[in-house]
Amino acid sequence: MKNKKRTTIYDIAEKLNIAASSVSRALNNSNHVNDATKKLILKTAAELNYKRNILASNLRKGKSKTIGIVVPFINQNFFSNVIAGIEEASYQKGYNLIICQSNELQSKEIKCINTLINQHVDCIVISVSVDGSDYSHLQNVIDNGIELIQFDRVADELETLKVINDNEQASLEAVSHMIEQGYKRIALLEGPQNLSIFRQRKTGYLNALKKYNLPIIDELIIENAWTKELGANATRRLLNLPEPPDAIFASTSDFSALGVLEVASAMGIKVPSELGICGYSNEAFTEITSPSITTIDQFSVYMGKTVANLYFQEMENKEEMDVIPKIISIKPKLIVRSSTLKNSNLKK
Amino acid sequence: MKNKKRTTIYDIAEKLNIAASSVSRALNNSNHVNDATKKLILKTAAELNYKRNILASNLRKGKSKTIGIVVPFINQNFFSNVIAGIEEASYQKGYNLIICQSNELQSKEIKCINTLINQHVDCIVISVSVDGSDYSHLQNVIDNGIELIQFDRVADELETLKVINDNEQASLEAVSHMIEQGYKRIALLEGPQNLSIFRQRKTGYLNALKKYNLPIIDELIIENAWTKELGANATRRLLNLPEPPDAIFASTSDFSALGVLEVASAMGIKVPSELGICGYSNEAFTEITSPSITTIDQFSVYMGKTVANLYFQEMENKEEMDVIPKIISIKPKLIVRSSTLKNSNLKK
DNA sequence: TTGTATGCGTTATCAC
DNA sequence: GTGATAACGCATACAA
Repeated sequence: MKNKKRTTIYDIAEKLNIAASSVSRALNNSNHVNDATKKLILKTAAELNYKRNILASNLRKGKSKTIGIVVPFINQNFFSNVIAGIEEASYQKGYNLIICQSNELQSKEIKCINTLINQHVDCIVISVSVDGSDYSHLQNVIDNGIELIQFDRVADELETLKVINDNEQASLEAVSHMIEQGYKRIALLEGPQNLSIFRQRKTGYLNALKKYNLPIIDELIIENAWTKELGANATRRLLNLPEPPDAIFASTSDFSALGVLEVASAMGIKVPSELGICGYSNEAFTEITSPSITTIDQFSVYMGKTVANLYFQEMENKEEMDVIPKIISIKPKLIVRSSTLKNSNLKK
Repeated sequence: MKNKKRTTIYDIAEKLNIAASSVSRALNNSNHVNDATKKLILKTAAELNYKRNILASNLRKGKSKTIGIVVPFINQNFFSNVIAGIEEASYQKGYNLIICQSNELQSKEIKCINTLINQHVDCIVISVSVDGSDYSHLQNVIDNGIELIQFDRVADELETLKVINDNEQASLEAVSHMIEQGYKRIALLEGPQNLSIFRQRKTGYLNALKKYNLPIIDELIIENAWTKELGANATRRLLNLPEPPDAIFASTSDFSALGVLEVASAMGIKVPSELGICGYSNEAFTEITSPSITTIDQFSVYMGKTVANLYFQEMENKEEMDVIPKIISIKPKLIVRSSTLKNSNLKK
C-alpha cells in the first residue's frame, strides 16, 4: 500500500490549475498571495498528504538546516544532556542534528568531522577528544565555511565561538568545601594538561590550597587520571603512600571519582570519614552510589541550549563580516553529597 | 578566510576542460571512464577541496541516505547502545542518523515521526513509547513509502520488520534463578500490558512459578511499576504487606529495580539476604550499586547492528514487491550479580 | 570512453 | 497577486 510517488507542489498546482510558484509561496506563508487561494492551497496540500521535500528546499536555499555534533561519548550524561539541550533549541527552528561519537580518539574525531563536512552541515558543535593537540581538522571546518562552536573541552588556540564553564571557580569552591569539612591532605586527580579545562581545574585546586594556607604536596597530584580505571590506579597508589591523602578531588570526571570510591571500598577505607571524594559533572550515577558522590553540576542541558542559541543569534547578526570570536562562560554549581560530609549531620 | 562558494563538479570540469558528467562518473568510481582522466579528476578534486553536495546527490537519486531513530530517551544505556550499534553499521554504508526522543509521550512521538517524514528519511527505526495504543502515525510512515523497523518495544499489530528479544525466555530464566536461590515469594513489577514485551515478561514469570510449583499470588503482582518512582512506590506497598515478598522481579527496567533497592535500603531491609532484586536491561549503573543488581543483558549494541543490517539487506532484496514482515529475535542473557545471591559464596 | 541534455523538487527573480 | 522560468549540484539516459 505504498505511494511510490510523493505529492509535489506541481501536483497541487495541477489540481488547482495554478502555477507551482504560487503553491510554493502559499506553503511558505508569503504575503504576496491571495488569502483565499492560500487557504485553498493549504487545504488541498493537506488532503494530498503533501510533505515538503527538505532536500530540494535546502539545496535551493544553499543550506542544510542541519547541525553536526561531535562528542566523545553519546552515552555519558553530561554529553547526552548537552545534546538534549541543543535538540530542544534546534527543534523549534526546524534544524536537525547529526550526532557523531569520537570515542575520545582524534582519529575517529577527524573521520566524524569529514563526514559532517561532506554532509554540508551548517554548523559543527564539538567537545574535543582528549588525545591529540593538532586541530587542523577543526581549522578545515572553518575553511569550508561551516560555523564551528566548541563547548566544554575547547581548543583555546582556535578562535571560534565557545561555551564553557568557569572551571577554575568551580574547583576552588569544591576544594574549599572539602577543606572546610576538615580534610587536610587533599589529592588531585588531574586530566591531560593539553586541555585548558583541566588546567583551569588544577588552578582552582591550587588556589584553594593557597587560600587556606595549605601546602602543595606534589606526590598528591596525579597526572592523567581521567577515566575510571586510571582513577582507580591512582587511588591505589595514593592510599599506599606513607602519608596517604584524606580526600581526593577527581577533577576530571565522575567516572574517575567512581574509580576512587570502588578502590576505597575494596580496601575497606570508609568514605567520607576516612576519605573524602569529589567528582565533576554530576553524572546521574553519583546520586546512587554508596555513599553518594559530591560533584559539580555543569548545567549541561542549559549549556546545550546556549550553544544552539549562540549559533542562531550569530546567524541573524552576520552580514558579510567574519565571525567575532565570542566566549560564553557558565558558572557551575557544587552539589554536596555524602562522600565529602565528614563534619556534618547532613549525611544521608 | 571563508570560501563563500564550495567547489562543484563544474569547477573541476571547467579547470580540466572536460564535461561535468565525466567528473561525476569519476567521482562515483564508474568504470565507464578512462583510468588516466579518472586519476586526474580525483587529484584536482582533492586539490580544490571538493566535497560532494550530498543534498543534491540525494535529491537526484530520490533518497536521503538517512535513517531516523525514535527512542523514548537517548540517555538510557539500552537505547544509546542500540543507537551506537545502528551508527556503526550505518556509517560504513554512508548513511546518516537523525535521532529523536519521544520522552515516553505519544504526543512527542508523533511530532518526531512527522519531522522525520518531512526530512524524507529512507527508514524510521522506533521503539515505541509506553503511553497510547493508537499507531496510525506509524501506519502513516508506511503510507509515505518509508521503511519502518520496530525494535524492543514493538506494536504487534503493525506488520513491519521487527527486532526483538525473547523476553519470555529471559524472564523465565531470571525467575527460575531466583527460585533456585531459595526465594519463595517473588513479586513482579510489571509494565503497561498494552505492550507485548511486558506481557511476554509476565508470561515468563508465571511460567517459572508454574515450573517450580509455586503459587501465583495476585497481591504480589503490581501493575504499571515501570519507572524508578513507581517501582519505589510499589516496593513500599509490597514490603508493608502482612506477608511481604522475599524477592522482587522488576521486569520493566533497571530503573524500577533501582527504586526497589533504594526503598529496601531506606527501610533497613537487607539485600539479598532478606530481599532479592532482579532488574532488566543491564544499565551501566546496575554494576555499581550496593549491592550490584542482577539483571538481563539484551545485547543492545548487537541489536542496533541487527536493525541496521536488516534494513540494508531488505533494500537489496526488494524489487517492486512489498516488504515481507520479518521478525528477528535475539536471546538475552541473565547477568547474575549480588542482589540475588542469597545462597552462594559468589557474593561480591 | 566522453559529451549533451534533462530532471530531482524547491525557491527566487523576473515579468505581467 | 500570479505565472513562467532559471537555478541549486548532481546523476543518468542517450547520443556521439
